[in-house]
Amino acid sequence: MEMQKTYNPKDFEDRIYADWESAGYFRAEIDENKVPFTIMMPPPNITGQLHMGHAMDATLQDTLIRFKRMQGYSALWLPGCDHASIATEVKIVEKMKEEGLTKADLGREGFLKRAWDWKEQYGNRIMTQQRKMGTSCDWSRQAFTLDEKCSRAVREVFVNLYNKGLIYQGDRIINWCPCCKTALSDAEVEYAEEAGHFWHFRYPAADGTSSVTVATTRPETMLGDTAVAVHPDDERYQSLVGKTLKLPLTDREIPVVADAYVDPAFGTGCVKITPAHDPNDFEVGLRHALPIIRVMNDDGSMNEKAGVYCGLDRYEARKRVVADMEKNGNLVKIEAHTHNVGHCYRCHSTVEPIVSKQWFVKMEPLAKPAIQAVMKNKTSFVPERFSKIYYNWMENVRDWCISRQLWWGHRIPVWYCKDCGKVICEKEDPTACPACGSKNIRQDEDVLDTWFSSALWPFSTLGFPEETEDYKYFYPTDVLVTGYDIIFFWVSRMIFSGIEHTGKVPFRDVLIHGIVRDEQGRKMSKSLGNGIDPLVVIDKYGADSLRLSLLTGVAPGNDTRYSDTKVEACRNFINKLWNAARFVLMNAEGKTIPSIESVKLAPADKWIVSKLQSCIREVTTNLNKYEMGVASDLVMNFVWDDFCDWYIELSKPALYGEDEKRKADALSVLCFVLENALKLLHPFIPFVTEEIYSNLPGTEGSIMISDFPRYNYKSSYKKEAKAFEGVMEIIKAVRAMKKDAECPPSKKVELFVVTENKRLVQLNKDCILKLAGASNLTLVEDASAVQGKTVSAVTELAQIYVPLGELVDIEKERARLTAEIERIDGEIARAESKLSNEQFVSKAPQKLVDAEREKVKKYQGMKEKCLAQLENL
RNA sequence: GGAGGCGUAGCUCAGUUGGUUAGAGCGCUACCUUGACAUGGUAGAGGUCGGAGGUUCGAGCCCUCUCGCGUCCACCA
Repeated sequence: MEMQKTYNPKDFEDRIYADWESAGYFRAEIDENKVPFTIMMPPPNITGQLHMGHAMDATLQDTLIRFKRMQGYSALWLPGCDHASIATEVKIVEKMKEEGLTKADLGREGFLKRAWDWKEQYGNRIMTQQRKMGTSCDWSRQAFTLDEKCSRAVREVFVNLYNKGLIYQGDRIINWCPCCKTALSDAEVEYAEEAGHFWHFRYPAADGTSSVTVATTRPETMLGDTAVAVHPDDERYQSLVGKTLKLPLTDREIPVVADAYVDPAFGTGCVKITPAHDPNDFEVGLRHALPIIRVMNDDGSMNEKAGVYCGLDRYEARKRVVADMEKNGNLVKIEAHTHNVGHCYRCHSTVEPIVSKQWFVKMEPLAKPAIQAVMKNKTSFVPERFSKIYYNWMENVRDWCISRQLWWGHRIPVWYCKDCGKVICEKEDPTACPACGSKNIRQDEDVLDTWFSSALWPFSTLGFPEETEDYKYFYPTDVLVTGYDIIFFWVSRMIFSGIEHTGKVPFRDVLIHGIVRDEQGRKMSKSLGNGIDPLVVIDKYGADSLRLSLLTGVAPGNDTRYSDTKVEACRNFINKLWNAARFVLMNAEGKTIPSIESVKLAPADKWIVSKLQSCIREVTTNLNKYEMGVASDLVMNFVWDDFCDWYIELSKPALYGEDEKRKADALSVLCFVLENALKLLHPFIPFVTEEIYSNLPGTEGSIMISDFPRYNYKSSYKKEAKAFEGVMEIIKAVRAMKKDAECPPSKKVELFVVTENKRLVQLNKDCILKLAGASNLTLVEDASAVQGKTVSAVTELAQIYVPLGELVDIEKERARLTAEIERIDGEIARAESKLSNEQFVSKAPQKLVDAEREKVKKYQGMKEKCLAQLENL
């Protein structure tokens, strides 16, 4: 087939993906002769659409999995979706609202039917979008957190934790979203600084003899106050402790208690205590056996305990309370006050801390081994610094509120017997109460936090608790790739869940990446409208360019900025690769290409093979270290600089020459190097490498299941490569001289060369002529053999004289040589000062000392030659 | 309040256990349509690595202090 002059990804990306998929290359097979390598894809929400975060996540994982697959591992990348309990429910409710419907209208069953319909409609959208990225995941094992398999695992885990006493139900302060009308975990609350007020209220003593002043940011909660606290050592209030206060706006009297929680230096040193609506107050309340009076409904309105404020929205009640306090003279003052306010991470409403009966996971026993696992490197964070963030969270984690007052999710597997009150938690649905035999049992109405099932993802997807073949072979997984923003939500919980339920850490490494920001460094967000749609970028530049742009120059864990310019640069690179391939194929067409083993390698051949070998070695090392940015950089530089700019040009004298054997040999090397370069690049840019590979002579099958290149020491040709670089120096020197003398590049010049390695220069004469733009090269013994005015240069290998007649400017020549000598003197001085330092000579590694000595020798030789040339002028 | 990150060329960023002359892309200058590629080639310019000390034969990298800018966690009512 004919390759177009310009790389056009639209011609083949979709076609190639479909070919891969239908060929079954994504499927991981259980093969005892292979070593498994497993990555679990972080399941995107079913409501989600592909964004740059996914694109980066997918690119990193796909690069790794393709690399490992080519290396011969049985590579499983398991994809799936998360039911995203609250996020999905919020969206469905919004949609229903447009139709004038509420959850109550539909009822639980009706609502769930809608939710499943929604899942059918949108659940695959993001999976389709992922395919555009080239993701080579095993779609045959695709999972969904609410499917039978995952639900089974959830049930198993819940019951086991319950039986161990690690899941309990209790009245605790939780974060309540009045909009979603559900409890949230601590992790699901986002704090943001807001300008608010500090209202100072006077609470008179019941006997009328005195009063205290308290301050609050939420005046409406005073209706639920059951005490005022002062510090036990606060001398100002010693006499008040034990006294009773009259709570304004109510008919209640509340005590003054002493509690060390109070900071005497802050505010008035008196704190109103509202156990039902504040986490700290709740604790104080427990210590002093205070009543808990909840004054707010689930929707954020005030309840009957709020007296005349009953039925008012929380903010309306706030205004009225303040107004009434002012009216009765108990409003002391109002201060401006900025403070952190918690918001629901899904609907962004202000959350209310509220006492509520919820289900919790007891964290302490689970957190301890999870911390140990990371400390003992059973699981390692990459970069390592993220383990500190993990420790910090794990060490301070509070019990995990797992019940949600939602319908879309795993229903809590607990039944209550209405007759005897027994709480039933079993792996199979009960039909009757095991205690009293009553059939009058009902299931808990709530569902589980969506992250409860996500926490089981690495093993629930493989069949746990069944000892399936997949589970035995692929678990534990090798690396988890995700952004730092969900370490708490997800990574931590997978680690302790894996340890608790499977006895093993769920993954060996956690590769943490940063986020993709916009061109100005801002976070991409819906509200800013600065998000870039990966699909639009793919449409414009192709998936390969986008992928490459998300990896190159990005250090693990660091944020990166998206920019069209960067994608364009990557596209240009691929275009370069494309045209290099076109060049090779054009020349190879219709020819028999000898195998690389049968070729007698020319110096330039050995040089490029040597470069290829070190590239293979370094790319492999860096990929194994998850240094994708470094690895892609290495291979790009190899292809562009070494292969295209040098080797292809070096091959031209042979290709266009008369010697058929040389021609065939050069073609063999070109094909060999190109094929290896394509393989090295394939994990990064799978589509275009596949497209080119399929056109390459001597290849069959897909590049994605070919062998990744292995470093071959015998082909490293280090010495030969080094020697050849001397030839390259000559070429560069001539180019620079011509440019300097304003000699037109198209004008062929004559070269006279003095060298001690005549053989090397002679052997590469054709290359020098071609690349330096010269017509003739004559080896001479010294400058006296050269007629007429010349420009000249000195390299380590040679002195070069170029007779340029009229173009030669003696003064310019003199200046250039003088500058060169100055530079060389600098180098010699630097090296000699090091060598004259006894400490350096005795303490530095011998290799470095020797290198310095070599350097002095080399530059002294060059300096002499420069001086001689200067003399000749 | 605690933790962590960043500061390197005009811009965006790499720089892996300390070791030659600190790199890349974009941009910039000059020249070039040379039989793969102008989404290109050749030759260049451009950095006292935020600042100050210290350790070391040797510091962009390690230690201390300091300045500036993001981030996460906790939170005083």
